Amino acid sequence: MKVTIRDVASKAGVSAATVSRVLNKPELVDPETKQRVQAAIKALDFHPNAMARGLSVSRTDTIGLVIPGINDLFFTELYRGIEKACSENNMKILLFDSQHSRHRALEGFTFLRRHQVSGIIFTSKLVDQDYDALFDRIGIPVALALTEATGRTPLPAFKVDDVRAVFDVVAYLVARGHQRIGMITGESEDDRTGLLRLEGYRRAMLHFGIGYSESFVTSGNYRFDGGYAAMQELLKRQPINQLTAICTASDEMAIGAMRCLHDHGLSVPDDMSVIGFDDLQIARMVIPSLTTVMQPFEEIGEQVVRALLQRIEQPSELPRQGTYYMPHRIVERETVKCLNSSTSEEQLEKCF
Amino acid sequence: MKVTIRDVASKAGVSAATVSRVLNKPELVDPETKQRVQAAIKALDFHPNAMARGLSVSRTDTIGLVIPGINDLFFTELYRGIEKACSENNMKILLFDSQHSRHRALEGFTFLRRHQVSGIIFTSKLVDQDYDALFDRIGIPVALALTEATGRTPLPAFKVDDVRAVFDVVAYLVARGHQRIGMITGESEDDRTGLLRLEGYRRAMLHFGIGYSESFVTSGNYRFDGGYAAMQELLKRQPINQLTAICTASDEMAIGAMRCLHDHGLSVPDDMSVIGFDDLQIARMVIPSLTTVMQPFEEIGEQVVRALLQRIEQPSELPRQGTYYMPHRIVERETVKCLNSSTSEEQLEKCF
DNA sequence: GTGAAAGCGCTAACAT
DNA sequence: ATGTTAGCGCTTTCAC
Repeated sequence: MKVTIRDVASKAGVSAATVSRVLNKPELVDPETKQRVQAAIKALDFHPNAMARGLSVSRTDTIGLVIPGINDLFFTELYRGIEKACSENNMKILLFDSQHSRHRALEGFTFLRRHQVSGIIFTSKLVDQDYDALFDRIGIPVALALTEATGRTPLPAFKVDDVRAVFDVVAYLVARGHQRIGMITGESEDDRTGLLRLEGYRRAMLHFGIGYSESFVTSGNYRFDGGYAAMQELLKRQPINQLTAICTASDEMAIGAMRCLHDHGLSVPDDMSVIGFDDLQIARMVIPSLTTVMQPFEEIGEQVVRALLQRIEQPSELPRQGTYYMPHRIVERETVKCLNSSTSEEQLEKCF
Repeated sequence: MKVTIRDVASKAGVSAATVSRVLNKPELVDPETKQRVQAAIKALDFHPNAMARGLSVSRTDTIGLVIPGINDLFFTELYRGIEKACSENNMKILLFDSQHSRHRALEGFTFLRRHQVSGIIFTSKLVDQDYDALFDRIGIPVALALTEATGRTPLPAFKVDDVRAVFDVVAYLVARGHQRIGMITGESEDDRTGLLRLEGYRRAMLHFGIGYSESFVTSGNYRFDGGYAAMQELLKRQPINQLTAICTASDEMAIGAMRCLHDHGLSVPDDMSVIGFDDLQIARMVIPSLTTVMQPFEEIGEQVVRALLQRIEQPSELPRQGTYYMPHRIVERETVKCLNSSTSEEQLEKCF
């Protein structure tokens, strides 16, 4: 039924070894026989069995990718970078969706391990000491995107500096005359990201002498509905009357918050400024378009692949370890109102 | 280095076959030895090599998925259904992103074939006679999602009835008093979908005695920018002054069109009604939220997997062939204005 | 430049 | 219930 390398070999009147050579090292086979073999391959419509090859060479040229959920909009942005770097190094990608479950993520490791991936990229969930035992034994290089390792096992990680990013956001708002600034942060089981972003907010509020109050803070699950509900909650509280701006831990939540404000008859940015986090495609689609913090997803994807490849090729050295902070940037669009009558550069400057 | 089934076997004092049995047919091995083997597996942190297994059983329990682009928002919706049906039947998914290139799509087939997938799901590009030769030889079941086969080779396909869907959209608008209705349709190399949706529009315009004019129609690439540009073009044309509604071939284009209208100081839906196609997550996120045609992506994903599994399990029979139309539905939100002073049910009815 | 043979890690008869 | 043996399809020394 299935046509194998042997079928090709006999059709071309050569040995299987020769067919294998024209497939993998064509330069060291006589041009004439090469022709014959290639003709046979085409005639028989032969397609080499990747598993057999993988078994034989015990290498797959595949990297495994564990993601929290394929529905997360940021994931596709990240994927682009990963895909790019992989195809440049002709690596294949094996995807595993953990569906936001720690348990499933572990299953993912098992799955990828069985499939002999050369390396694993882990995305977006906190990698803490629970994973140490795993990584100690796994024997496969692991790198992290959009998260970092807090366990004993150090791992190369690529992400933005969340604390700094939100600090910058608050500074940006302060520079535009905002003082009463609220925060919608993230939340989930192991969500270091949300904590870091909150910390950036806290530090900035303190730094600028505004003061930090929990009553200005709510959290959501990073999604639209979470943002909506968080905004709802904020609107219920007393101090909200005084808020002029909200910073959020994700674009989706920012957009959910905008919808909530809209439903309450409040206008963005006239009644309330809103600022997102991620700079996804949707940030520029909504009206008003969303001012937000850009994460360089594509570059993060590329870097994490490179780090992984480096480890795969030189397992002995540990050239890249620990967290690398990739540059973020505030993308100015339409959801932040400047409250200063005089938008003097001077004023903007003094915040930093 | 790598720990194999043999290592486990010797550690547990049994043969490799027994280890294999506890892995695959645990019921027919003595409980006591099973214990020993499992202990050895755990102690050695053994992970069976999926490739070796696949080679041996010549089956992978994997289906290949060829998609046009992972960035396309509709894809993640479809994926959910595919993933669900696959995990229910414990099938794995091997993803291949063709990046909207016909050439890459062909590479995808090669790739998936090498990896011995049991079946292939092809998404969203027209499958025409160019593929016939391929499918005749490939020997792997293929099923289609969101597209259909127009070549000689009949293939099970699951999609909405695009003609009917847009016809319904126009009927919906007509029932609400619209007559001067424009259309932004899709376009790309092999875009049957766009053509079908246009045809639905054309038929409806004729059916309702409004008349079809090319000057009311533009096209875009289904994306935000395409929708924006198409709307821009429509606004440039004379008749646009008389348009009261625009139907589009995708939510993203609808949202792009909305942005364009906004930039021209036009209000949706007061100055212009807009209706999308897809019902992606973003449809409910924008303000005003988008009235649109829902495609049952998740169900389509599930059905296509089921069809594929059926073919895989019973290759001889051809129980499911040809195109299955899945039900669409207009989701009413905020972008369509009713122009009738009296919204009589009677009036709505007579359109159908 | 090409072929023969061994083996990658696992499973599946067939024995026992 | 368990072990023995023979592959699955390919690559890779090692001869020639």
